[in-house]
Amino acid sequence: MRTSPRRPLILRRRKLPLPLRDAPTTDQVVANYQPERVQKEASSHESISERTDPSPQKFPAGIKIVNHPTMSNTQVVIIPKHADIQSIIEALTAKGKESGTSGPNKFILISCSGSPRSVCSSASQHCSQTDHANTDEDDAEGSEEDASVAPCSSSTSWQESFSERPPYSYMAMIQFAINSTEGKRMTLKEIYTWIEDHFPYFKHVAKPGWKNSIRHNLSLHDMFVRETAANGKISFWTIHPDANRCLTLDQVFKPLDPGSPTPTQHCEPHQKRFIPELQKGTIASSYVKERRMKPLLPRVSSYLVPIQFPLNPSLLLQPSTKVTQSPSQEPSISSAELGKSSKRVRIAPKASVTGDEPLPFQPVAFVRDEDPFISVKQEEAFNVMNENDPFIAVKQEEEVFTTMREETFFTTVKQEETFPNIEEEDLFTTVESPTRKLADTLLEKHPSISRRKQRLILPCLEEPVLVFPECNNSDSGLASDFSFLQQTQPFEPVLAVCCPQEEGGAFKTPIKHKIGKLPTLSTPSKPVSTVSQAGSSEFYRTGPPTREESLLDFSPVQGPQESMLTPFKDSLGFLGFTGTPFKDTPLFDSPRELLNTKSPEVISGPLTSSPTSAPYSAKPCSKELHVGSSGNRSLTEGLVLDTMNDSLSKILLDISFTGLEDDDEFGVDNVSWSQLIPELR
DNA sequence: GTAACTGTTTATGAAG
DNA sequence: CTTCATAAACAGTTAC
Repeated sequence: MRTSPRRPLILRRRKLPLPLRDAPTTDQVVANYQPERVQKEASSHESISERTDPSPQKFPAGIKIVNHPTMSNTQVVIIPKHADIQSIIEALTAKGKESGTSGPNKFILISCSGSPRSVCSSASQHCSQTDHANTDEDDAEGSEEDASVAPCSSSTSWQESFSERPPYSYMAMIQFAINSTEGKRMTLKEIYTWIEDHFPYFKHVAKPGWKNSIRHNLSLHDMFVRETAANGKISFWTIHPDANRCLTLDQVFKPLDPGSPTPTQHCEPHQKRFIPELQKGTIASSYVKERRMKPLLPRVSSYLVPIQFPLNPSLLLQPSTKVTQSPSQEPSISSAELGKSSKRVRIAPKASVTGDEPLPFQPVAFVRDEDPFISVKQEEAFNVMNENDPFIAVKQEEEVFTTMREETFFTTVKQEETFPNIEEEDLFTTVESPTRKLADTLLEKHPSISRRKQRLILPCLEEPVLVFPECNNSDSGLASDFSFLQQTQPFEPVLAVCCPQEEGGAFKTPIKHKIGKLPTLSTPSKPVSTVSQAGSSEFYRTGPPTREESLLDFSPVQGPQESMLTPFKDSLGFLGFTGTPFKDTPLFDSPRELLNTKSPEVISGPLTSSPTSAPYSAKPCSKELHVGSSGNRSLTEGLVLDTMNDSLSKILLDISFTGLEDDDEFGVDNVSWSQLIPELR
């Protein structure tokens, strides 16, 4: 019987329990608080000390409460770093209960300290392979290793440990590996080597199956894209630029505060795998390492909540500024065109598996950036589009139609139900399609054709063209993050074969093709939908804009212009913190994507931004992260207190401070609530 | 021809 | 229910 591994710490979501109201520490800490009143009005920005609300709750000095810019009944509470969180939560809970459904009953708690940790600097720091210097004072403090020696100085602690399994998921480690290279690509073997070098556990302890897991993850996750070199012999694994947060090993290490009382908090014991014989004598050192390590990786679908604070109230009176992309971020497809009209998507009926009538299908061509490498996805697309190729024709007949009938259409229906926040699993894992059986049947009919796809590699230099003139795909950026990788948008296929036909070519190992994949499958049971591939990311969102698509809002704290905002609706479940917070909210999955949504000018602008006005564009690398965002944005952990459900959840927040250049008044630090609130763990 | 490697996919169990 | 790790089957490619 196999034993399931411990989940990586960094990938964990946890729902924090509400502290007990009669916790022993409460009174002691509360005694230090200044009596303050809870604000109740929907003022845009205020300090507790300025409030006149008669609410009896007491808050410590320095606490700030602002209304969430887009979420009704939600307030953002900036808490001094060393405040008693428990008391604050109690007070907020009381306040929320007092307010009921008509007032603020959900609170996003963020920590306040003097040293904001800019994502931009972090990203720029870590996206540069050659720049391993830790500008973060914490990192510098915690890294006694020479950064010039180790590619990731902080990783040395892991190098020292042969017995501990790194607290990172395979997916994270692969990202580390790939992002550690200049070209942001690696061969499989290089990935192996990198992981072995940086995590000796895998070199000395782990079973050989870990490599299988690496391969599995590479294939499984859409963010990993296999590119084939021009000669077609070398496959490089890359991270899709829109999905790449440029995570590096450096980036996820952050030493804890020296005064952190519970070092082990940051790496749960069960996350590690000690080899019994090695465990002796290493526990103490491992604790030290735990102290120094702070896994900061948000999951791909982490609960990234954009919050924007207008620090300069006068800015609120400035004309509305819409989120726009900087020219450099403009997609290859005209965003304006994309945003003009909505692309109507025909929702095809779910066809019977046993249906004999092949559904009309026309492959879709792609638009792609110039790339020295030929995307394997492209290759497949080209192949499918080679209708005149007799070999391909057979494949189309077998796989394409099969896919279209069973899986794509099913996906269509399902997607319609859950759009826009559909995750891959929503589309795929629940599909109980007998396509494999059907495919097997087909294979019996055509025994010469393997179920596994064999595609002709056609190194088409002439790129296909996207033919969705009316496709609006005005991407908010929100939807263009990971969802686009996992979502598929059905549409009425348009034939646009631009790749010249070529005869011959080598057979190639079939590849996954979720991004821009054509309705072909190597394993028929997994649905594939027709998505227009493009070098830009618009093709990820070819569906019509839905009401939910407009929910993303970059508007600042609600104020006089609140009416202009597009608040989240509780009715849509966006504030249903009882379950997975913001699970159903089309939030940014990637901090990078979120940060890139705005140009610096936009950030300086105070007012609302419509998602539809911010067509998303593919950015090649997160090195641009700091370009597209000024220094007044920060990622931080936060807590979501839902007084309606007595739930407390941990989230990742992206905070922008309107009108600030490099710093923020609040000084919201990227502090871990796990550190801040040990009692909540 | 065969082994090793690589890539894709499915299945399963643990943990949350 | 979701996410992740693990195992495994299967197939294509490549080196010997």
